[in-house]
Amino acid sequence: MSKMRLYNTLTRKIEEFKPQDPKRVTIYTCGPTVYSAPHIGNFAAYVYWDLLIRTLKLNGYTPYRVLNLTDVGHLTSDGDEGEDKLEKGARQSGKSVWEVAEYYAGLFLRDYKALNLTPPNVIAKATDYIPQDLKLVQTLIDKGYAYETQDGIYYDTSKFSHYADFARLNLENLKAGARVEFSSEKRNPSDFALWKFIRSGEKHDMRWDFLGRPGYPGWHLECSTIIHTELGEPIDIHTGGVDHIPVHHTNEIAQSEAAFDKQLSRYWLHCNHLTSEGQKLSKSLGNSYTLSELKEKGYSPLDFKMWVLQGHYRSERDFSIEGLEAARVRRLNWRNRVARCYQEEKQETHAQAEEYSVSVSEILEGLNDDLNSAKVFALIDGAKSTNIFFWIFIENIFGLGLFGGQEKNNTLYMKKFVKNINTVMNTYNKSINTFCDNLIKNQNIYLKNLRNTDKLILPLLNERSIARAKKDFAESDKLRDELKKYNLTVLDTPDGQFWQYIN
RNA sequence: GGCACUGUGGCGGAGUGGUGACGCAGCGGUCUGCAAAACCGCGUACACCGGUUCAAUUCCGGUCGGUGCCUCCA
Repeated sequence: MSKMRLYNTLTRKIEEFKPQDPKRVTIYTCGPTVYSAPHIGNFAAYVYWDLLIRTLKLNGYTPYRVLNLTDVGHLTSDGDEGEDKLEKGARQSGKSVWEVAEYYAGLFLRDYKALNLTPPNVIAKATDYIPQDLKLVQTLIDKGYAYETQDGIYYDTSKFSHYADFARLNLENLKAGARVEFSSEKRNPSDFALWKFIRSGEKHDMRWDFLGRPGYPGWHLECSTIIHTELGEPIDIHTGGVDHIPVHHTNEIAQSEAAFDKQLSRYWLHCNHLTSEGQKLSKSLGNSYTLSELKEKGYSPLDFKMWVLQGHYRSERDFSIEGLEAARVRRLNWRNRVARCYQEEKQETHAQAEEYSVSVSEILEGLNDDLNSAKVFALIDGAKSTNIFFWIFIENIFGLGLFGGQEKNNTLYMKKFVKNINTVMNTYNKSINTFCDNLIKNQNIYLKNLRNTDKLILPLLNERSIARAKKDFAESDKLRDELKKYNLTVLDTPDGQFWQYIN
């Protein structure tokens, strides 16, 4: 059996993945800051990490994964200046900061579900870990890694000798090349805030007392705290976007390793960013779509997922509607192959494939090669003989909604999610491990929609074959047109009629 | 300016020291009441210039272009 290989940012090499425990693999994913509607760039990352989780499962591991939601302390600048994003969002929308966080967390989870992404085992909100944050800050103060300034508690990066290692930073050049003046109270330009004090008169609704003053946590703190609380160091895999390497993850390592004297994570995976129509995805440029916006243009979230998985997580991808259209058609073709496969097996017009022209081990090998879904997609396209179990297997690995129906269920989730974030998160966490395990056992779930479609149009197809036997083609065509309302059409082949999706 | 990454056909996108992955789009054919599907066939792709090599798209050096981070973001 082939072994999983992953590119580890720590060593800048593709390494064989060897978890600490032979079964259980601990994973932490840096989640979104819930202050605005998440866009396709954010979700590309979660699609990639979902592929990681599913590949781990395929290799027989039991992933235990924590995803955080940043609902406090993420400033509009990583340089410890600017406003707290959440507070800014609240001010602009006229809602309370808690409402803003809840609303956007709901949007995030709704879209997360729409993409058929495996639920994390724990979704951790930053504000639920404040006591642990304070304990960590105190530990760093006690160990001499932190100092107080007028506006907060800062981490002294010069005290942590490996500070520059992870990102291979050249601190001198960083200093020389910096375009922004750094705070005069900081001892080193790379020092960062662990805790920010709220000045009297400053508006910051989220506040907790520390050292007798109101304040709030610095952005980097939550990840160290949550990992320590929920997983314990070292974790097996830490994931995030490439933008986090030089600042956020570097700081996380500095905090955790200084406080707990253990390596934070053994493997670090970073995905590259998307550009959109040749330019950086950004709200200000207006080229960043949300999944809802794509839906308005006629694209399912799963078409977007197809697009994402056609490429590799470490390469730069340029998103365009034209490219999305190609992915949509490819996914439609796969859905129709599944539908055809199902109908042929049911009608026994096609002997069930004894063996796939593509073996499961080839697919596993492709995924184990640093999550090369693009390579696996080519194998799937090239698989000439398939049966329905092959497709259940494929659906299990990628969650592309090839068996239909999934999106309908999602609207239910949507309503629930937006209602109340806390209830929602509880419901969500309960559904762990029910998502994509034991597929063969649960094949009815997969085949249900195909069966329903079949049942729905069977009378019409029967009528049509009578009409065709009488060479009444006007009637035959009329019946075919009637199927349009179900998004279906019918093919006439030497083996008889087969229905398929129009889009 | 500093650092890092990257450059494959109309559009995407894998991969490799030596026979043009794959998808979308396009063209031709078989089949066919129509349509579609299916199958068969069709493209002289690896930014440029050097070097190494019997052989480079693949390795090395340089040039040019693109992108990212350093400044909100996965």
